[in-house]
Amino acid sequence: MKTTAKRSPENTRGKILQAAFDEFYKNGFQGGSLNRIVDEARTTKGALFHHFKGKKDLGYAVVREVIHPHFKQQWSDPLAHSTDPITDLKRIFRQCAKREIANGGLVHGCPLNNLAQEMSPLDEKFRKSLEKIYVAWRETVAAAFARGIKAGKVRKDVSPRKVAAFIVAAQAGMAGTAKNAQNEELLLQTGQALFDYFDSLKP
Amino acid sequence: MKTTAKRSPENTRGKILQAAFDEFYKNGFQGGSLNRIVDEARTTKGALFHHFKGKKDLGYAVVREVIHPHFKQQWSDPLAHSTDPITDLKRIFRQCAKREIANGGLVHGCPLNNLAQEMSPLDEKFRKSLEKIYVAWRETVAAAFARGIKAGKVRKDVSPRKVAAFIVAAQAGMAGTAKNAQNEELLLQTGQALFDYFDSLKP
DNA sequence: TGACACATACCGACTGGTCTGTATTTTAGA
DNA sequence: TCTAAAATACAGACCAGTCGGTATGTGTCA
Repeated sequence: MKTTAKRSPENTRGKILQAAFDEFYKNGFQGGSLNRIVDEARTTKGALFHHFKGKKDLGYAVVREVIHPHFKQQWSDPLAHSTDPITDLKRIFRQCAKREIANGGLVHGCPLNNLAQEMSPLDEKFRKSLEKIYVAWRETVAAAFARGIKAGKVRKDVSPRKVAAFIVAAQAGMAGTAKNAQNEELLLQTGQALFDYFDSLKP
Repeated sequence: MKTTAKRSPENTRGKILQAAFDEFYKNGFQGGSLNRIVDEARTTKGALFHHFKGKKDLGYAVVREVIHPHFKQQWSDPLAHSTDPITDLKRIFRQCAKREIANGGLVHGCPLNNLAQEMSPLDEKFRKSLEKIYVAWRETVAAAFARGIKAGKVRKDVSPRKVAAFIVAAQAGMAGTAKNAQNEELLLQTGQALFDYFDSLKP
Protein backbone atom coordinates (compact mmCIF):
# COMPACT_ATOMS: atom_id res chain seq x y z
CA MET A 1 0.00 0.00 0.00
CA LYS A 2 2.99 2.28 0.24
CA THR A 3 3.41 2.80 -3.46
CA THR A 4 -0.26 3.48 -4.04
CA ALA A 5 -0.21 6.27 -1.48
CA LYS A 6 -1.95 8.94 -3.47
CA ARG A 7 -0.89 12.50 -3.39
CA SER A 8 -3.30 15.33 -2.77
CA PRO A 9 -1.82 18.32 -1.04
CA GLU A 10 -5.18 19.99 -0.49
CA ASN A 11 -6.45 16.87 1.19
CA THR A 12 -3.37 16.46 3.36
CA ARG A 13 -3.52 20.05 4.44
CA GLY A 14 -7.18 19.71 5.26
CA LYS A 15 -6.65 16.57 7.31
CA ILE A 16 -3.93 18.26 9.33
CA LEU A 17 -6.14 21.28 9.84
CA GLN A 18 -9.04 19.20 11.07
CA ALA A 19 -6.86 17.08 13.33
CA ALA A 20 -5.29 20.24 14.73
CA PHE A 21 -8.70 21.70 15.44
CA ASP A 22 -9.73 18.55 17.32
CA GLU A 23 -6.49 18.42 19.27
CA PHE A 24 -6.56 22.09 20.25
CA TYR A 25 -10.24 21.85 21.05
CA LYS A 26 -9.66 18.98 23.44
CA ASN A 27 -6.30 19.88 24.93
CA GLY A 28 -5.95 23.58 24.35
CA PHE A 29 -3.29 25.14 22.17
CA GLN A 30 -0.42 24.89 24.64
CA GLY A 31 -1.45 21.42 25.70
CA GLY A 32 -1.95 20.30 22.12
CA SER A 33 0.78 18.15 20.63
CA LEU A 34 1.99 18.28 17.05
CA ASN A 35 2.97 14.64 17.27
CA ARG A 36 -0.56 13.64 18.16
CA ILE A 37 -1.89 15.86 15.39
CA VAL A 38 0.17 14.20 12.67
CA ASP A 39 -0.67 10.77 14.10
CA GLU A 40 -4.36 11.56 14.04
CA ALA A 41 -4.11 12.96 10.53
CA ARG A 42 -2.15 9.87 9.48
CA THR A 43 0.71 11.89 8.16
CA THR A 44 4.08 13.12 9.40
CA LYS A 45 5.96 16.09 10.75
CA GLY A 46 7.39 16.67 7.31
CA ALA A 47 3.94 17.19 5.85
CA LEU A 48 2.91 19.46 8.69
CA PHE A 49 5.97 21.68 8.42
CA HIS A 50 5.65 21.69 4.69
CA HIS A 51 2.17 23.19 4.86
CA PHE A 52 2.63 25.34 7.97
CA LYS A 53 5.48 27.39 9.31
CA GLY A 54 5.07 26.10 12.85
CA LYS A 55 2.65 25.48 15.66
CA LYS A 56 1.47 29.07 15.90
CA ASP A 57 0.96 29.32 12.16
CA LEU A 58 -1.10 26.16 12.34
CA GLY A 59 -3.11 27.69 15.15
CA TYR A 60 -3.82 30.83 13.14
CA ALA A 61 -4.92 28.69 10.21
CA VAL A 62 -7.30 26.75 12.46
CA VAL A 63 -8.88 30.00 13.59
CA ARG A 64 -9.08 31.43 10.10
CA GLU A 65 -10.09 28.37 8.15
CA VAL A 66 -12.01 26.21 10.59
CA ILE A 67 -13.42 28.19 13.50
CA HIS A 68 -14.30 31.39 11.70
CA PRO A 69 -16.24 29.78 8.84
CA HIS A 70 -17.99 27.41 11.23
CA PHE A 71 -18.98 30.31 13.38
CA LYS A 72 -20.18 32.40 10.52
CA GLN A 73 -22.32 29.60 9.27
CA GLN A 74 -23.82 28.72 12.64
CA TRP A 75 -24.37 32.19 14.04
CA SER A 76 -23.92 35.06 11.65
CA ASP A 77 -25.57 33.78 8.49
CA PRO A 78 -28.90 32.83 10.08
CA LEU A 79 -29.14 36.34 11.49
CA ALA A 80 -27.87 38.17 8.45
CA HIS A 81 -31.19 39.48 7.24
CA SER A 82 -33.32 39.15 10.34
CA THR A 83 -35.73 41.95 11.10
CA ASP A 84 -36.99 40.23 14.24
CA PRO A 85 -33.81 39.44 16.17
CA ILE A 86 -35.57 38.41 19.36
CA THR A 87 -37.50 35.63 17.69
CA ASP A 88 -34.61 34.58 15.50
CA LEU A 89 -32.00 34.63 18.25
CA LYS A 90 -34.22 32.42 20.37
CA ARG A 91 -34.51 29.94 17.56
CA ILE A 92 -30.78 29.93 16.89
CA PHE A 93 -29.99 29.49 20.56
CA ARG A 94 -32.39 26.63 20.88
CA GLN A 95 -30.94 24.91 17.85
CA CYS A 96 -27.40 25.39 19.06
CA ALA A 97 -28.14 24.20 22.58
CA LYS A 98 -29.86 21.10 21.28
CA ARG A 99 -27.01 20.35 18.93
CA GLU A 100 -24.34 20.86 21.57
CA ILE A 101 -26.12 18.64 24.06
CA ALA A 102 -26.73 15.99 21.44
CA ASN A 103 -23.17 15.55 20.23
CA GLY A 104 -21.47 16.12 23.57
CA GLY A 105 -20.14 19.56 22.74
CA LEU A 106 -21.06 20.49 26.28
CA VAL A 107 -17.96 18.73 27.50
CA HIS A 108 -15.46 20.94 25.76
CA GLY A 109 -17.43 24.13 25.43
CA CYS A 110 -17.24 26.67 22.68
CA PRO A 111 -14.03 26.32 20.64
CA LEU A 112 -13.89 30.05 20.00
CA ASN A 113 -14.25 30.89 23.65
CA ASN A 114 -11.75 28.24 24.69
CA LEU A 115 -8.99 29.42 22.40
CA ALA A 116 -9.72 33.03 23.19
CA GLN A 117 -9.46 32.54 26.93
CA GLU A 118 -6.23 30.62 26.66
CA MET A 119 -4.35 32.40 23.93
CA SER A 120 -5.41 36.02 23.75
CA PRO A 121 -3.18 37.14 26.62
CA LEU A 122 -0.25 35.11 25.36
CA ASP A 123 -0.15 36.00 21.70
CA GLU A 124 -1.32 39.18 20.10
CA LYS A 125 -1.84 37.69 16.66
CA PHE A 126 -4.10 35.05 18.14
CA ARG A 127 -6.03 37.67 20.02
CA LYS A 128 -6.57 39.77 16.93
CA SER A 129 -7.78 36.96 14.73
CA LEU A 130 -10.12 35.72 17.44
CA GLU A 131 -11.33 39.23 18.12
CA LYS A 132 -12.26 39.52 14.46
CA ILE A 133 -14.78 36.77 14.98
CA TYR A 134 -16.22 38.39 18.07
CA VAL A 135 -16.47 41.73 16.32
CA ALA A 136 -18.25 40.15 13.37
CA TRP A 137 -20.66 38.44 15.71
CA ARG A 138 -21.38 41.60 17.65
CA GLU A 139 -21.92 43.57 14.48
CA THR A 140 -24.28 40.97 13.09
CA VAL A 141 -26.37 41.02 16.26
CA ALA A 142 -26.29 44.80 16.48
CA ALA A 143 -27.37 45.16 12.87
CA ALA A 144 -30.23 42.75 13.40
CA PHE A 145 -31.39 44.74 16.41
CA ALA A 146 -31.20 47.97 14.44
CA ARG A 147 -33.42 46.42 11.79
CA GLY A 148 -35.68 45.05 14.53
CA ILE A 149 -36.19 48.54 15.89
CA LYS A 150 -37.10 49.86 12.45
CA ALA A 151 -39.50 46.98 11.97
CA GLY A 152 -41.16 47.75 15.28
CA LYS A 153 -40.18 44.41 16.79
CA VAL A 154 -37.78 45.92 19.32
CA ARG A 155 -38.18 48.85 21.70
CA LYS A 156 -36.93 52.08 20.21
CA ASP A 157 -34.83 53.04 23.23
CA VAL A 158 -32.51 50.03 23.19
CA SER A 159 -28.96 50.54 22.02
CA PRO A 160 -28.16 47.86 19.42
CA ARG A 161 -24.44 47.98 20.10
CA LYS A 162 -24.81 47.74 23.85
CA VAL A 163 -27.32 44.93 23.69
CA ALA A 164 -25.28 43.07 21.12
CA ALA A 165 -22.14 43.28 23.22
CA PHE A 166 -24.04 41.99 26.22
CA ILE A 167 -25.68 39.12 24.38
CA VAL A 168 -22.39 37.95 22.94
CA ALA A 169 -20.76 38.09 26.36
CA ALA A 170 -23.67 36.34 28.01
CA GLN A 171 -23.66 33.59 25.42
CA ALA A 172 -19.95 33.00 25.88
CA GLY A 173 -20.37 32.93 29.63
CA MET A 174 -23.29 30.55 29.45
CA ALA A 175 -21.35 28.07 27.39
CA GLY A 176 -18.44 28.34 29.80
CA THR A 177 -20.35 27.89 33.01
CA ALA A 178 -22.40 25.04 31.56
CA LYS A 179 -19.23 23.32 30.45
CA ASN A 180 -17.71 23.64 33.89
CA ALA A 181 -20.85 22.45 35.62
CA GLN A 182 -21.24 19.61 33.10
CA ASN A 183 -24.89 20.21 33.59
CA GLU A 184 -27.25 20.74 30.73
CA GLU A 185 -30.01 21.80 33.06
CA LEU A 186 -27.91 24.80 33.99
CA LEU A 187 -27.61 25.66 30.32
CA LEU A 188 -31.39 25.50 29.97
CA GLN A 189 -31.84 27.57 33.12
CA THR A 190 -29.56 30.35 31.97
CA GLY A 191 -31.14 30.07 28.54
CA GLN A 192 -34.56 30.80 30.01
CA ALA A 193 -33.20 33.81 31.84
CA LEU A 194 -31.64 35.03 28.60
CA PHE A 195 -34.98 34.66 26.87
CA ASP A 196 -36.60 36.67 29.64
CA TYR A 197 -34.02 39.33 28.96
CA PHE A 198 -34.85 39.22 25.26
CA ASP A 199 -38.52 39.68 26.06
CA SER A 200 -37.73 42.73 28.16
CA LEU A 201 -36.50 44.36 24.94
CA LYS A 202 -39.81 43.99 23.17
CA PRO A 203 -41.90 47.09 22.61
CA MET B 1 23.68 35.11 55.22
CA LYS B 2 23.55 31.43 54.53
CA THR B 3 23.74 30.41 58.13
CA THR B 4 21.00 32.82 59.15
CA ALA B 5 18.65 31.44 56.54
CA LYS B 6 15.70 30.79 58.78
CA ARG B 7 13.32 27.99 58.25
CA SER B 8 9.59 28.54 58.11
CA PRO B 9 7.68 25.84 56.27
CA GLU B 10 4.42 27.79 56.36
CA ASN B 11 6.13 30.72 54.73
CA THR B 12 7.84 28.60 52.09
CA ARG B 13 4.63 26.84 51.25
CA GLY B 14 2.85 30.16 50.98
CA LYS B 15 5.46 31.62 48.67
CA ILE B 16 5.25 28.61 46.38
CA LEU B 17 1.47 28.85 46.39
CA GLN B 18 1.50 32.52 45.48
CA ALA B 19 4.12 32.05 42.77
CA ALA B 20 2.11 29.15 41.39
CA PHE B 21 -1.02 31.27 41.28
CA ASP B 22 0.81 34.00 39.37
CA GLU B 23 2.38 31.55 36.96
CA PHE B 24 -0.87 29.69 36.25
CA TYR B 25 -2.74 32.96 35.97
CA LYS B 26 -0.35 34.25 33.35
CA ASN B 27 0.45 31.08 31.43
CA GLY B 28 -2.36 28.72 32.21
CA PHE B 29 -1.96 25.47 34.09
CA GLN B 30 -0.57 23.43 31.23
CA GLY B 31 1.64 26.26 30.09
CA GLY B 32 2.82 26.97 33.62
CA SER B 33 6.31 25.76 34.49
CA LEU B 34 7.31 24.33 37.85
CA ASN B 35 10.85 25.55 37.25
CA ARG B 36 9.66 29.10 36.85
CA ILE B 37 7.50 28.75 39.93
CA VAL B 38 10.36 27.69 42.17
CA ASP B 39 12.56 30.38 40.67
CA GLU B 40 9.95 33.03 41.34
CA ALA B 41 9.40 31.75 44.87
CA ARG B 42 13.15 31.73 45.40
CA THR B 43 13.17 28.10 46.41
CA THR B 44 13.80 24.74 44.79
CA LYS B 45 12.17 21.64 43.38
CA GLY B 46 12.91 19.87 46.62
CA ALA B 47 10.80 22.30 48.57
CA LEU B 48 7.99 22.20 46.06
CA PHE B 49 7.76 18.42 45.99
CA HIS B 50 8.08 18.30 49.72
CA HIS B 51 4.96 20.43 50.17
CA PHE B 52 2.99 19.16 47.19
CA LYS B 53 2.62 15.76 45.57
CA GLY B 54 3.00 17.14 42.07
CA LYS B 55 1.83 19.76 39.60
CA LYS B 56 -1.82 18.81 39.81
CA ASP B 57 -1.77 18.74 43.59
CA LEU B 58 -0.25 22.21 43.50
CA GLY B 59 -3.01 23.32 41.16
CA TYR B 60 -5.72 22.01 43.47
CA ALA B 61 -4.11 23.84 46.36
CA VAL B 62 -4.06 27.08 44.37
CA VAL B 63 -7.78 26.74 43.73
CA ARG B 64 -8.60 25.79 47.32
CA GLU B 65 -6.31 28.14 49.17
CA VAL B 66 -5.87 31.14 46.89
CA ILE B 67 -8.68 31.50 44.36
CA HIS B 68 -11.58 30.34 46.50
CA PRO B 69 -10.86 32.60 49.49
CA HIS B 70 -10.15 35.55 47.23
CA PHE B 71 -13.41 34.99 45.45
CA LYS B 72 -15.39 34.62 48.60
CA GLN B 73 -14.02 37.83 49.95
CA GLN B 74 -14.55 39.83 46.77
CA TRP B 75 -17.94 38.52 45.72
CA SER B 76 -19.75 36.38 48.22
CA ASP B 77 -19.13 38.20 51.47
CA PRO B 78 -20.32 41.64 50.31
CA LEU B 79 -23.60 40.06 49.22
CA ALA B 80 -24.02 37.73 52.17
CA HIS B 81 -26.71 39.71 53.95
CA SER B 82 -27.99 41.92 51.18
CA THR B 83 -31.73 42.47 50.97
CA ASP B 84 -31.40 44.71 47.93
CA PRO B 85 -29.31 42.64 45.51
CA ILE B 86 -29.86 44.91 42.52
CA THR B 87 -28.32 47.92 44.25
CA ASP B 88 -25.59 45.91 45.91
CA LEU B 89 -24.64 43.92 42.82
CA LYS B 90 -24.28 47.14 40.89
CA ARG B 91 -21.96 48.51 43.52
CA ILE B 92 -19.88 45.36 43.65
CA PHE B 93 -19.60 45.23 39.87
CA ARG B 94 -18.54 48.83 39.68
CA GLN B 95 -15.91 48.32 42.34
CA CYS B 96 -14.59 45.20 40.66
CA ALA B 97 -14.49 46.74 37.20
CA LYS B 98 -12.64 49.76 38.51
CA ARG B 99 -10.16 47.58 40.35
CA GLU B 100 -9.54 45.30 37.38
CA ILE B 101 -9.00 48.19 35.01
CA ALA B 102 -6.73 49.94 37.48
CA ASN B 103 -4.31 47.10 38.13
CA GLY B 104 -4.34 45.65 34.64
CA GLY B 105 -6.39 42.58 35.55
CA LEU B 106 -8.16 43.10 32.26
CA VAL B 107 -5.20 41.59 30.46
CA HIS B 108 -5.45 38.17 32.02
CA GLY B 109 -9.11 38.06 32.89
CA CYS B 110 -10.75 36.29 35.75
CA PRO B 111 -8.48 33.63 37.26
CA LEU B 112 -11.42 31.44 38.15
CA ASN B 113 -12.82 31.57 34.66
CA ASN B 114 -9.43 31.01 33.08
CA LEU B 115 -8.63 27.88 35.02
CA ALA B 116 -12.15 26.59 34.62
CA GLN B 117 -12.11 26.94 30.84
CA GLU B 118 -8.76 25.28 30.52
CA MET B 119 -8.85 22.52 33.07
CA SER B 120 -12.40 21.42 33.68
CA PRO B 121 -12.58 19.18 30.61
CA LEU B 122 -9.15 17.72 31.27
CA ASP B 123 -9.31 16.87 34.92
CA GLU B 124 -12.36 15.96 36.91
CA LYS B 125 -10.88 16.93 40.25
CA PHE B 126 -10.11 20.38 38.90
CA ARG B 127 -13.61 20.72 37.56
CA LYS B 128 -15.18 19.77 40.85
CA SER B 129 -13.17 22.14 42.99
CA LEU B 130 -13.79 24.99 40.55
CA GLU B 131 -17.45 24.14 40.33
CA LYS B 132 -17.66 24.45 44.10
CA ILE B 133 -16.79 28.12 43.75
CA TYR B 134 -19.35 28.67 41.02
CA VAL B 135 -22.02 26.91 43.04
CA ALA B 136 -21.25 29.03 46.09
CA TRP B 137 -21.42 32.17 44.02
CA ARG B 138 -24.72 31.20 42.42
CA GLU B 139 -26.20 30.33 45.78
CA THR B 140 -25.10 33.60 47.29
CA VAL B 141 -26.70 35.58 44.48
CA ALA B 142 -29.85 33.47 44.54
CA ALA B 143 -30.23 33.89 48.29
CA ALA B 144 -29.80 37.63 47.97
CA PHE B 145 -32.51 37.77 45.33
CA ALA B 146 -34.82 35.67 47.49
CA ARG B 147 -34.33 38.17 50.31
CA GLY B 148 -34.78 41.01 47.84
CA ILE B 149 -38.15 39.65 46.82
CA LYS B 150 -39.26 39.43 50.44
CA ALA B 151 -38.07 42.97 51.04
CA GLY B 152 -40.06 44.20 48.07
CA LYS B 153 -36.96 45.32 46.20
CA VAL B 154 -37.30 42.69 43.45
CA ARG B 155 -40.30 41.59 41.39
CA LYS B 156 -42.09 38.66 42.93
CA ASP B 157 -42.22 36.63 39.74
CA VAL B 158 -38.48 36.34 39.20
CA SER B 159 -36.86 32.99 39.90
CA PRO B 160 -33.80 33.60 42.13
CA ARG B 161 -32.02 30.48 40.93
CA LYS B 162 -32.58 31.21 37.28
CA VAL B 163 -31.53 34.83 37.58
CA ALA B 164 -28.50 33.94 39.68
CA ALA B 165 -27.31 31.36 37.17
CA PHE B 166 -27.69 33.90 34.39
CA ILE B 167 -25.90 36.68 36.22
CA VAL B 168 -22.96 34.45 37.07
CA ALA B 169 -22.71 33.29 33.47
CA ALA B 170 -23.02 36.81 32.13
CA GLN B 171 -20.34 38.10 34.47
CA ALA B 172 -17.94 35.35 33.44
CA GLY B 173 -18.64 36.04 29.79
CA MET B 174 -18.20 39.76 30.20
CA ALA B 175 -14.79 39.33 31.78
CA GLY B 176 -13.82 36.93 29.01
CA THR B 177 -14.92 39.04 26.07
CA ALA B 178 -13.42 42.18 27.57
CA LYS B 179 -10.15 40.38 28.08
CA ASN B 180 -10.10 39.20 24.50
CA ALA B 181 -11.02 42.60 23.15
CA GLN B 182 -8.50 44.30 25.45
CA ASN B 183 -11.01 47.07 25.53
CA GLU B 184 -12.29 48.52 28.75
CA GLU B 185 -14.97 50.42 26.94
CA LEU B 186 -16.50 47.10 25.93
CA LEU B 187 -16.53 46.10 29.59
CA LEU B 188 -18.35 49.30 30.47
CA GLN B 189 -20.77 48.81 27.58
CA THR B 190 -21.72 45.30 28.60
CA GLY B 191 -21.84 46.50 32.18
CA GLN B 192 -24.48 49.07 31.29
CA ALA B 193 -26.54 46.44 29.53
CA LEU B 194 -26.26 44.23 32.59
CA PHE B 195 -27.47 47.08 34.75
CA ASP B 196 -30.41 47.55 32.41
CA TYR B 197 -31.17 43.89 32.90
CA PHE B 198 -30.99 44.36 36.66
CA ASP B 199 -33.43 47.24 36.45
CA SER B 200 -35.85 45.08 34.50
CA LEU B 201 -36.10 42.89 37.60
CA LYS B 202 -37.31 45.74 39.79
CA PRO B 203 -40.94 45.76 40.87
C1' DT C 1 14.70 17.31 -14.94
C1' DG C 2 13.14 20.29 -11.56
C1' DA C 3 9.77 21.61 -8.35
C1' DC C 4 6.78 19.91 -5.17
C1' DA C 5 5.04 16.77 -1.46
C1' DC C 6 5.93 14.39 1.63
C1' DA C 7 8.66 10.68 5.08
C1' DT C 8 12.12 9.76 8.47
C1' DA C 9 15.69 10.44 11.50
C1' DC C 10 17.16 13.41 14.56
C1' DC C 11 18.25 17.73 17.50
C1' DG C 12 18.57 20.65 21.64
C1' DA C 13 15.59 22.57 24.99
C1' DC C 14 12.60 21.89 28.42
C1' DT C 15 9.18 19.21 31.03
C1' DG C 16 7.45 17.09 35.44
C1' DG C 17 9.33 14.23 38.65
C1' DT C 18 12.94 11.52 41.59
C1' DC C 19 17.01 10.77 44.31
C1' DT C 20 20.35 11.55 47.60
C1' DG C 21 22.42 14.40 50.80
C1' DT C 22 22.18 17.72 54.54
C1' DA C 23 20.85 21.26 57.71
C1' DT C 24 17.36 22.35 60.95
C1' DT C 25 13.70 21.42 64.27
C1' DT C 26 11.11 18.54 67.16
C1' DT C 27 10.65 14.82 70.25
C1' DA C 28 11.99 11.43 73.91
C1' DG C 29 14.53 9.61 77.49
C1' DA C 30 17.80 9.91 81.41
C1' DT D 1 17.85 20.21 81.64
C1' DC D 2 20.97 18.13 78.63
C1' DT D 3 21.44 15.00 74.88
C1' DA D 4 20.62 11.62 71.35
C1' DA D 5 17.59 10.21 67.91
C1' DA D 6 14.09 10.83 64.76
C1' DA D 7 11.39 13.56 61.84
C1' DT D 8 11.01 17.50 58.97
C1' DA D 9 12.46 20.87 55.44
C1' DC D 10 14.72 21.78 52.24
C1' DA D 11 18.84 21.92 48.20
C1' DG D 12 20.36 20.60 43.86
C1' DA D 13 21.91 17.13 40.64
C1' DC D 14 19.80 14.15 37.73
C1' DC D 15 16.37 11.27 35.04
C1' DA D 16 13.49 9.68 31.18
C1' DG D 17 10.28 11.51 28.21
C1' DT D 18 8.16 14.95 25.23
C1' DC D 19 8.24 19.16 23.05
C1' DG D 20 8.53 22.10 18.70
C1' DG D 21 11.46 22.32 15.02
C1' DT D 22 15.09 20.93 11.34
C1' DA D 23 17.91 18.48 7.92
C1' DT D 24 18.01 15.27 4.62
C1' DG D 25 16.33 11.80 1.75
C1' DT D 26 12.86 9.89 -1.50
C1' DG D 27 9.03 9.28 -4.36
C1' DT D 28 5.64 11.81 -7.38
C1' DC D 29 4.09 14.69 -10.92
C1' DA D 30 4.23 18.35 -14.59
